[in-house]
Amino acid sequence: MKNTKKIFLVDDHQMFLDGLESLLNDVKTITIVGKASNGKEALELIDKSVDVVLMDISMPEIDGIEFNRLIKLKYPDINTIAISMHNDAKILDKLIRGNINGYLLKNAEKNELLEAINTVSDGDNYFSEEVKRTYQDSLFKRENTQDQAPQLSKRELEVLGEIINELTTKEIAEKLFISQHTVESHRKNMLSKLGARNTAGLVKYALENRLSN
Amino acid sequence: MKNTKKIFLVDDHQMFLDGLESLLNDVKTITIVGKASNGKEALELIDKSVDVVLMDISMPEIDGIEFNRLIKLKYPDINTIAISMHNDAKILDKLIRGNINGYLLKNAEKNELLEAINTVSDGDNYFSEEVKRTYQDSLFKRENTQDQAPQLSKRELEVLGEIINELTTKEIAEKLFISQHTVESHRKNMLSKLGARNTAGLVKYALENRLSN
DNA sequence: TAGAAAATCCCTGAAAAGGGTGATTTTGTG
DNA sequence: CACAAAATCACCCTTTTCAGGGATTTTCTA
Repeated sequence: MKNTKKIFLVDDHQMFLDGLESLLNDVKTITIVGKASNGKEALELIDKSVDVVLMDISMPEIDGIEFNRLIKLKYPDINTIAISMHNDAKILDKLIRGNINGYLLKNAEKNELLEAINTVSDGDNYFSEEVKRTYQDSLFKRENTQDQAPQLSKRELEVLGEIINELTTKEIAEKLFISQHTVESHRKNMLSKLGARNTAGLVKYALENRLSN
Repeated sequence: MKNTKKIFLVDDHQMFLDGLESLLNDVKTITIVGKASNGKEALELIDKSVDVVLMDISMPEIDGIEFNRLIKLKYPDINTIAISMHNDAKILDKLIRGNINGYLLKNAEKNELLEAINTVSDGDNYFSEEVKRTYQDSLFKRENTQDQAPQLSKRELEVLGEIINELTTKEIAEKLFISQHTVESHRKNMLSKLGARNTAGLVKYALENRLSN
């Protein structure tokens, strides 16, 4: 562990960026060596001298998940901490696969932030108790219900897209030049694949997984 | 205008709260007189000595819109500035109806934040150029297409909530202890209010407007 | 307190969606 | 090529949704 830690901040909200900087500037053992408001810019500015990258998850263009992957590819020794608004197991899962070193919630206190920075720059990973709990819950769920990413076929996605557009089965059939029976088949297959009970479930799935457009 | 402005911060994200505090503490003409992580707490802590309240929009229990209304009711002379992630005309509209004095985006810079604080404590309102533009665009839209914010009643929202939960009309009727006819009425009224063609449209509206839970 | 808005209930009939089952043809990949 | 997955179509039958009326009671609010 070095005496003064070199931190790089990445967040698309300037105000949060400035706030974090001001907060961390009060800490003697920490130096802010740079800031960026998006992943692309950060990738250009970060070099191997950086100790810890603090990043937001939801960013335009390159999101936190992708950004973490890229930065780890370029500089495997840099420690990365994600700061997220939501305690979301899916996101965390993807980040862990990308070898993230820490995950903090935005409602964490200053002390926790500092502890996280210290921990990861010592070469350990830092995840708050709250985050660990949600993650383990999600692992437990996965083991018991072998749901695992339901895959919709290309055609099914097309049909789903038209359902989202509020078209009826008949209209979808006409639009895709297939019979109503076929559309109904696709619809029924999707219902069973997704474990949905009706159209509402299909639409929810589509919107939650950004398959809308 | 007083020499040192008394600022109160409200945000459910501790980290943002701490960051803002640190940021504003560097400014000589500003004193942070208090912080709260939700509207309820803030309402208890704020007194008439406060000059400016800086608040987040998305907060649990009492959201920023409601909080602003309440604080203005209690202390009409306190100046309020909302800090929001999104440049959303609908939210802004509601805030303006609640006599908010300023609206900033989270990607605003420190200087803009300070300017906003100065402006509102001088008794003027502050809205960034970006925000003003979106708001005017939305006014323009409203004049041409008389869509006007479709308002769903309390009961309609309840029914919609159950539709999102994939319940059928019959099940909703049983759950809410009303007749199927009534549920159908609510459903039909929502379809026409929202200009939706079917369930898919209702679900889309609900999810897009975060009425889900 | 009068009027509006919301919530409640009812009816009919048509269209759409959903459940079950089965079969053929296309397409893609090892 | 062989096998699997995807896409296609079909039939039956039930339930749900949607469209169109109309009506009464409750609640809110100017």
